[in-house]
Amino acid sequence: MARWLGKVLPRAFYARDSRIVAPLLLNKLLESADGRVGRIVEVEAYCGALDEAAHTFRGKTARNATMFGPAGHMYVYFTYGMHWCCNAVCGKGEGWAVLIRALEPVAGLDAMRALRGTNDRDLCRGPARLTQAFGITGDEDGVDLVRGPSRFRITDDGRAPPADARASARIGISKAKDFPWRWSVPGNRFVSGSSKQA
DNA sequence: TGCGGGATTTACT
DNA sequence: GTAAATCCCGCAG
Repeated sequence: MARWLGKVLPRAFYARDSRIVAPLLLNKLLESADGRVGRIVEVEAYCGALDEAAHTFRGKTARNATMFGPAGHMYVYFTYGMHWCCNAVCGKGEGWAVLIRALEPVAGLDAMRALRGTNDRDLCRGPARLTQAFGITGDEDGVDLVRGPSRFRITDDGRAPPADARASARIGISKAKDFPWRWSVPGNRFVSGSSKQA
């Protein structure tokens, strides 16, 4: 049985609107059972039928079935021919989820460097980078983040979300790009995107 | 430091 | 057939 650095977030934490859950995930930890730990510094909410940019906007398919499943599971999808991205499923089966966009590396950096190279700032700065650093692939789609044998958990080590969390437009999408459903820790150098943005 | 374009495969139209 | 919730490298300034 793996030991986790922080307190594992309960199912009820996730079983809400992804726009509520997303900012609350800032400053939480993503942990793997083999000791890789990163602090969540950037997230985006995706909102099922409300949201043309969500994979679930047009209903259930084989690819997005996990996102319509129980909250607290991990939805992992493949994009651009080479990248995996990782979400926490939210709500009660509506097809809502929060995309984990960037982490500040906390522990297990050597294992991350082995997969990502030695530029520590870029280890987990971006949704496809962090999945590579943690070894997350389609094999992990649907695993439970709350209990069971899966290698991953999101935990709370007592640090509150930033009071001044920045809500801004989402990144890397062409539809519904004006909804301010991206949240980040202000000033954190591990947030993705241009180094100039606030 | 900042941009522009190629990589590469999956899922849906 | 084509666009995709991206990243990385090369080149210009």
